[in-house]
Amino acid sequence: MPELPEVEVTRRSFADRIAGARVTAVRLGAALRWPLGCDPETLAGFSVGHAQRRGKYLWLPLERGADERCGLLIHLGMSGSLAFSDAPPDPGRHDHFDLLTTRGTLRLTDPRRFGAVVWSTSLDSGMAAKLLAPLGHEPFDPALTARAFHEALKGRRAPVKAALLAGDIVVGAGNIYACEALFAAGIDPRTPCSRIGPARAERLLACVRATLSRALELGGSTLRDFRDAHGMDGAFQAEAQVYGREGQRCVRCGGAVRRIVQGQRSTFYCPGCQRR
DNA sequence: AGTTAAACCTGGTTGC
DNA sequence: TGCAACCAGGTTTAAC
Repeated sequence: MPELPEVEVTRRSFADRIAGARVTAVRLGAALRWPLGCDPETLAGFSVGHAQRRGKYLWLPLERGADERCGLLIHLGMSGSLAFSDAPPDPGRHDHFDLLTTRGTLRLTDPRRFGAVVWSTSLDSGMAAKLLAPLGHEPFDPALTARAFHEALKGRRAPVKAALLAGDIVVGAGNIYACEALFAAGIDPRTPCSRIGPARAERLLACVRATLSRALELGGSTLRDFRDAHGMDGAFQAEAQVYGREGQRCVRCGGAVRRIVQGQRSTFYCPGCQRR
């Protein structure tokens, strides 16, 4: 579920409220993708800082006293969502992590358990550093110029959609937004990266950005189970031009939207509007 | 090196 | 109705 917009919407929905809270306890449910990496009891007494986002990860800084710092790196996986509330109900079978604080409980619900909460001493060290190391630019980072984007694509033979999903050039676009951005850019998802010239690279980057910001405005996409930490649905899915629309009319040319499989993931595109 | 497949899980939908 | 097969927003790891 959660691509960059959903993760960012989630972050915004609780960051201000949890900042300054003190951790009172941690409850662990079933195992997630990785173990927490510390004794949960040791987190009590830390105060929570302002949640940050890097790619599809959230970073919750923790601090005790002047110089004792660490934090939790959170990933929502495929089906995860966070809720921050005063008195959450008893944990259900998919509630795998609770951070109890003086301002409320941050709860990770994740049926498929591809998500994770990982303790790390800082963003630049330990497990967090290891997980974040392969990530490419933030999509809205001005340092990611059209030229830099083109240079990164140039040397690759992989299909352009695979390169977007890989996230080692630019992070944030998952399966939905990669499909949508490629449609907006008029580029066939199977096109080898090396065949994309400077002009199309520039257009694609602009479309990735436009797609992600539009999704952010709409509060993300809710396909099955995404909610922000207030329990709000996203609305982007109603605007999807190709994702999930196999066999339906292309909104631009009226032709049929097609579904193919690339790297074990569904790709939706319009053969009429998207060219190699 | 670079691409592809398998793996981690559960649940919903589809089709026989 | 039951059950098998397939599908799902992500990412790492192992295998060609």
